[in-house]
Amino acid sequence: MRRVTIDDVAREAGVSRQTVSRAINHKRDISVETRERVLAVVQRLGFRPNRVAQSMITQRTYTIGMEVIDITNPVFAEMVRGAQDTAAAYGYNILLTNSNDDSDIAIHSLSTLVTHGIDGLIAMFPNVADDEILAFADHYHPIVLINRVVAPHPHLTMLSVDIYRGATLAMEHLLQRGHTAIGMIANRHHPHAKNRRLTAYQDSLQRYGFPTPPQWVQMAVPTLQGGYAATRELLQTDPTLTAIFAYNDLMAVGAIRACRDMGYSVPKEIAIMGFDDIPIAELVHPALSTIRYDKYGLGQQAILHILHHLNHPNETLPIADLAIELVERESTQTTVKTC
Amino acid sequence: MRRVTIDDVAREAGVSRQTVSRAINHKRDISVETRERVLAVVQRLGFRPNRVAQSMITQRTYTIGMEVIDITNPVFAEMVRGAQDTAAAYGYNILLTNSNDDSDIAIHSLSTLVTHGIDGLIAMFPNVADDEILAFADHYHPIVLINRVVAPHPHLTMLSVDIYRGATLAMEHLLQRGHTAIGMIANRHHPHAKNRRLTAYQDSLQRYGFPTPPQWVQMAVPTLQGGYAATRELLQTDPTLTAIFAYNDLMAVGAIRACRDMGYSVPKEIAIMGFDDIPIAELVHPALSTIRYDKYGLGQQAILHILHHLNHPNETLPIADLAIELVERESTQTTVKTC
DNA sequence: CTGAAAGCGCTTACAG
DNA sequence: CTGAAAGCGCTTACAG
Repeated sequence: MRRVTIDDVAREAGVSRQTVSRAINHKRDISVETRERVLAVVQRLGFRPNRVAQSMITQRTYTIGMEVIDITNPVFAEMVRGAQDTAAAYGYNILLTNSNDDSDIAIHSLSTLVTHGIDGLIAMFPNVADDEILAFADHYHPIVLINRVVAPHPHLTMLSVDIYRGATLAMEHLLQRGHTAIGMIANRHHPHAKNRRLTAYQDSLQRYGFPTPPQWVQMAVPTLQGGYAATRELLQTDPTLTAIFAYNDLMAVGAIRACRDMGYSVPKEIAIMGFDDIPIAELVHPALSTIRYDKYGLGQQAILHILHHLNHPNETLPIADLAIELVERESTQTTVKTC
Repeated sequence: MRRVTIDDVAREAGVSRQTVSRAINHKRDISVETRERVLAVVQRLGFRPNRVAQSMITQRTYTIGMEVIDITNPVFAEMVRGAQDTAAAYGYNILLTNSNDDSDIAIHSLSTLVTHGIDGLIAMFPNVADDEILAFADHYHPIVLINRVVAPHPHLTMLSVDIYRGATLAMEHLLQRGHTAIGMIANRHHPHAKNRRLTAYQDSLQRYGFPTPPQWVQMAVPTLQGGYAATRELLQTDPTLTAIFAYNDLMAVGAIRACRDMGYSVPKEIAIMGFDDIPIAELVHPALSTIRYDKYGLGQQAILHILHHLNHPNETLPIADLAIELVERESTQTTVKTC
């Protein structure tokens, strides 16, 4: 039951430990015969080098830490999937952490990830202060930040979709269809100042010269239930709203259901606009209009940036353009299709 | 930029390396004064012991590997969330892997997880042969299998919901409501013999004396799209079906949409039954009837079993009863509520 | 092409 | 209560 070590192989093959090392690591300076003989023994004994021991020397753990707000949100599940698939292709593993949008948890999990020995970190940190992120970057690298923007730092790559632009596209879509009384369901976990979707919402209404009474904005937790509850609140407070822009698709799907339960027909009486384009968006009824960007690709790119930094610490890999676009479906069509 | 090591602290505090070790690990055999002095230096230098080096000695990595079919499926996201939350509470991290229901990938990722040095493994292995699982268990432990049953093994804990019973509950529900022409959307990744839901489907129909023509079973990938496509197929082949039992909720939600798109009213003309009770199930329209069990709790328990085995290798922690129950919602109500 | 030595950063016995 | 020695399982120079 004891694990077989490199010394076991060496003894069995009648060579030294470092010759075995050469054979298994495909290094030069070893004769073909010796390599084959050693590898045969490796095979026979079922030897697999201990990564932990290797890490001690190489300072590489082949592990990348990934902090996510909540893996239960399909958006983050997609990103993690993209990251994990890509990492696996390069022999890397993902150490996963959920921060629940809590700054303290994020900071804490980050420190456990790092002492754990990870080769790089992918994080969202929506709620962590800029200072803390930058201070952390001072003594750790490489870090990839997803959809979070702070001041440039050599240890930091920011992979950010233009959220403000996306939210503006959403609002423009609604405004151009004649909506003026547009409610917003915002994420209560995000401070007002940092909330790019909320800012875009307000800016857009303002640009069109419409008022933005505070009761048109409802804060809620970014889940199906949160969206459901917020919508009821919104429509009870002001039944004249003709559209609702939700922080994310999860909330928007909850909103659709809330409208139905309150007797509103979507989109005939009220339009619903989401954000994220999660898989369920096109299959609910009415299918959800939303803002799309490549979640899987974001996770994928995050890994590629980490790996690139690991191999070329001084080069900077250019950041691929991260597209964001409007997806127009049924939930914002003023003309109802069928009953 | 160099990491501070235990020797730096020792030098700075004017003590030996092992005294520092005693201080940070809260060991006995150290005077209060020395401990405090050392800890002050630890604080000042920002020393954090290198886990990798610790692992070399203690043979503990404080990492648990978790193989999941697809993190993108809300069922597995829930389980992972339960596992991660619980692991974090005990200072453990989760190394995540997606097997995509592919036996080769599962086996491969498993071996990378293990060489990586994990303290335990949580896996689904739906498609991995019993022999392989048992052979693996011979030289690795502890392992927790989720919803996968093989022969008992001292290194193996099986945390299994009674899938067959759940599927039977689903079928009974449909049969008692008078349905006789019930289609099934099965998971194409699972071999027929292992498919507990499919077996329950066939057994149930048979028990009631109804035929089970092969064209009533449609194999598909276990996703929203898979369910959508399979439903179209099913209803095109036999438009007389009055109910469909789907492998999981994702497929069932796809089925609801497919029915709508084909002009069938759910549940008036056709009833849809899911499995899993994912969050979206109660918010789609019509709300999905399904089979519920505690996904989060399964992940949670998996971790607790691993930790218990680690601390008491010879004891066996009793397995908590894993309830499974029918959740009756709108999608199987023969009387339609509103239009 | 091959091996003896040193060391990665810690902890675990063992002296004193 | 404290420290010198050995070692976890590997890899990296360095000789030869």
